[in-house]
Amino acid sequence: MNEMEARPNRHFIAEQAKIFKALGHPSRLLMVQALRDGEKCVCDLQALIGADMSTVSRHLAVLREAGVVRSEKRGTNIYYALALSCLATFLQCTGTLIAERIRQKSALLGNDQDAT
Amino acid sequence: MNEMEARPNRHFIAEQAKIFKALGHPSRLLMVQALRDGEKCVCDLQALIGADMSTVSRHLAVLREAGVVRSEKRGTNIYYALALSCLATFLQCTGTLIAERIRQKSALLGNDQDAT
DNA sequence: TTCATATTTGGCAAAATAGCCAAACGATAT
DNA sequence: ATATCGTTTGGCTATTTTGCCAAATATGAA
Repeated sequence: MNEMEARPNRHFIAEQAKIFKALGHPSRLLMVQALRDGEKCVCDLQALIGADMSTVSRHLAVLREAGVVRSEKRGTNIYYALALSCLATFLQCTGTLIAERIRQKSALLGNDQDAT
Repeated sequence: MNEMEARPNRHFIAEQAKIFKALGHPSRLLMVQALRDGEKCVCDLQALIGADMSTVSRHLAVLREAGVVRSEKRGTNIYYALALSCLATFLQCTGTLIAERIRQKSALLGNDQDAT
């Protein structure tokens, strides 16, 4: 059994790519980053993103269908929460790496901060 | 210093999203998976993907510009290698998760394997 | 019931992406 | 010099994604 981790089949790879694709949009990634602090309702996330509510809802649908977040209706609102525990570690890692890259690039350009 | 990990700025988030976006395509993800075993030339990767050489080259450019892989010309060929060490762990984690999901879904449908 | 509030969905236009062919490029060999 | 090999780039079309508005839906309040 589970040959799929050694030599991933088409369905498996597609499913995994879907996760990455879902995270590969600034607005969606920002929402996911925010969800590390705990669940939020769509309205919270809209405030964070600043786009139309319908746009935010569509982004959330992408994340949900990829299995990155899960949603739960409670009271008047729908709350979204992270459903991919290992993501936090990876975000941390890429974050550090990118910070490093940005720092190097700034150094090359002669500025002392790029954190604008 | 490094406020960006707590409250990521636009540039930072865009850069991070670029990594995910790069990984968010089946062909690119497949190549990255293959690169876990060590560097490969474009021709190897083309054989893996089966698309036009130009297509493979463009996919590799996306990965390279996102900083997921790095390339090095050696002899006649150009070799691509992983440049994002922490990726392997995350792939492992999502892989396990997806395998789990696929298994559950298959169970629901009554089939005993979906690993086709 | 009607009204308001929170979220999703339909539909469309603009923008981005994917993939192929052909052409260009750079290095090595002849 | 020409030829060849491995790779990238130009240019094009087809497909997908994005984001807004408006409309639908669901749920709680009055």
